[in-house]
Amino acid sequence: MESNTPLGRKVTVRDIAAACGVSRATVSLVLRDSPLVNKDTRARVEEELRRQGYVYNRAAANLRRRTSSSIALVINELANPFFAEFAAGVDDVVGEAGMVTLLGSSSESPQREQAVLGSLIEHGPGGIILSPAEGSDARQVLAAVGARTPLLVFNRELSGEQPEYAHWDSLALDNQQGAREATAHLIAQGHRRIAFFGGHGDSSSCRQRRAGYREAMKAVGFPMAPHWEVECLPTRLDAARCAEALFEADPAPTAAVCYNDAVALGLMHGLAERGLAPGQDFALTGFDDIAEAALATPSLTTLAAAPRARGRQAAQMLLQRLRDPDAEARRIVAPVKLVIRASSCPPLA
Amino acid sequence: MESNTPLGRKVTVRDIAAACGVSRATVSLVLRDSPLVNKDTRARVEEELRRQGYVYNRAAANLRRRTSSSIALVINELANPFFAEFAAGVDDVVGEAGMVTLLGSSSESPQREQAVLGSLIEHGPGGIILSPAEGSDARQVLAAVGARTPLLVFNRELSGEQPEYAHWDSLALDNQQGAREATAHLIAQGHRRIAFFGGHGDSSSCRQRRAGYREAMKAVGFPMAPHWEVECLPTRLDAARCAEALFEADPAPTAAVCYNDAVALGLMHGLAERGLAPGQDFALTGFDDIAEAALATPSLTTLAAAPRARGRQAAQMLLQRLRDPDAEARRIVAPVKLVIRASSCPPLA
DNA sequence: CTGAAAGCGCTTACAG
DNA sequence: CTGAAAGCGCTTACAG
Repeated sequence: MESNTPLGRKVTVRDIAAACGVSRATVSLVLRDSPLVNKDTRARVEEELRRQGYVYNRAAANLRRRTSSSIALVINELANPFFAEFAAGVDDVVGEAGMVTLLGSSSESPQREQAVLGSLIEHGPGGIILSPAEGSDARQVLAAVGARTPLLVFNRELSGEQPEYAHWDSLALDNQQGAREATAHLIAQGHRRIAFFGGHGDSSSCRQRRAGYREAMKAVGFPMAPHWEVECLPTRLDAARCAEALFEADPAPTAAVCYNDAVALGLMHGLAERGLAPGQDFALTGFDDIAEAALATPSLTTLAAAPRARGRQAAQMLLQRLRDPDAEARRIVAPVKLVIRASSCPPLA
Repeated sequence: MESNTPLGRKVTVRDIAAACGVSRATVSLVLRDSPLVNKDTRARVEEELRRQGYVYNRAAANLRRRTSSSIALVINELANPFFAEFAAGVDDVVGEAGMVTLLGSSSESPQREQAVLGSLIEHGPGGIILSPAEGSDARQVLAAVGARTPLLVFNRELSGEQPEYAHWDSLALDNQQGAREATAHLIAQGHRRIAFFGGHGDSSSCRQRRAGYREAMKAVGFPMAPHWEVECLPTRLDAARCAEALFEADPAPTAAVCYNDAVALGLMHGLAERGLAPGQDFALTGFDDIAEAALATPSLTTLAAAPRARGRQAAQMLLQRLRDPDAEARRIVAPVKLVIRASSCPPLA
């Protein structure tokens, strides 16, 4: 690893070729593990590569070969553990494929998302995985990334999506099925007055989860009261603040399907402040199965979205697309799994 | 944005130059906002760039200019919210500087870290931010990245670090000061028998926090019992399991400084299982100020490391280094801030 | 203010 | 099996 080369200049194939008395082409063939090159020549070149501390310049190779060795990953909110896990899963698979992840974060702003996509696309990623900011628009995204680079949309739909974007793959969670199962579970535990708590009607995931909730309630013919659908920001703090809205009118619900775990944990907090013991006096379910769902008191029945596995899956889908650009678009809706932890929703007394 | 170009070929400066009847050099000058070019010519070229949907090829430009427009970020555990926040902070600043983040995750494995560094370095990042895997070795890292690319070490020390790595910048948290303040706070609340709970002696952050704890105890002359220093994995689950170790011998502590918030939350769980009400029967402090510290019951007094701010700071330090490669290395130890939430450590009755 | 030429570090046919 | 030549898409002196 020691280098005789002055720090000012990078070692290139030319240096190696000169030192070995071969052509640059030969060095290139060695680098690319070509079987064409003589065993002894290869050994000599490899020794010299090591000796001079040669570092392959993949950008130059990509330019010449017109290939890419990167995948762009644009996340709406990287600080959110769900998306952080997702990103980790993507990066696992991208790394295994010998490629590198170009990271971008939009902070839930479609404007930032535009800027980030514009910047990343100039680096020539082979494909893009986009977890859209809320309100992100399909036309804007197309304008930013062009039609040449395969794109996979994760988790949310883009607004205004038209048939001309049908070539984009997508991977989403089956929000509706999940919320349906959670609601059915609470019903099976004996609840009739069940609320849907948290989230925002603007978001497609919230709309889908609500639809699943309503579907399950309708399936058994239970009525729903308007004040049982409470909107709040998808944060603990706001959920805690909004808890009382559930009890403002009669009849009050005895259970709630929550938009996600953060909201459910916040609701627990809000219930406790009203003197209600979550789990005992009021049953609830979450969505996501974040780490603390299992460790909260009471532990939380929730829907596992397996974000790391989804990240791996998204990356695999995109790599598949790079191999076969003309295959029909795949729109996968991954099922979520109900994780029953009795303490947050025991049988109704 | 509509493109007349067949999908098979990318639009290049050559296409734009031909369409406008100017040379490629002129197009290049327009792209780089040079004041040299005539106003009308510029307008014509810009219109044509838009018309053909030109996308700048930054890799080609970087090759020619021998510059870089990326920063590599290698994280030991991206799924950990602390590091996810850190990564988000890094990416904010990198993006603001018009650069792009190359992401890598080592999953706490020095071997994976080596592989990831080796892969990222081939993409020619301008600099590297490394949050080392536990046990990562300075010589190995140097072998993987070479001496040419500036590196900033975050959060942990590399093992076997020698004077020859003194050119690496570093940003760490003042673990010792933080633990000292937490311990002093518990002492001020009236505790004398204070434990240090959780973490692993292999990790430098754990050793530093323990040192701060001991220092504070010694400063007031309080004795420490060996069974008050309990090791466990830095996870809730293991912390809950290890809680009883605190009570195996007499005298039992009345409070604990915990290695981090996850461990503190786990300890709360373990205390509750033993019939002790955390906060009332046993005081404790955390470290990190993760989101649920404020919302746990009882809410947790802890030390705020502000990971997002640290990410921004790390990126700024590295960008500064790129501007001034020969400046002396900076080794910054960022203070952490005690966030007092009385409910986890009220005055001792 | 604009153009012709050379070159960043690599790879790919094509000869030999 | 190896080498000479051309070229990926851009930028930079250097002329004019």
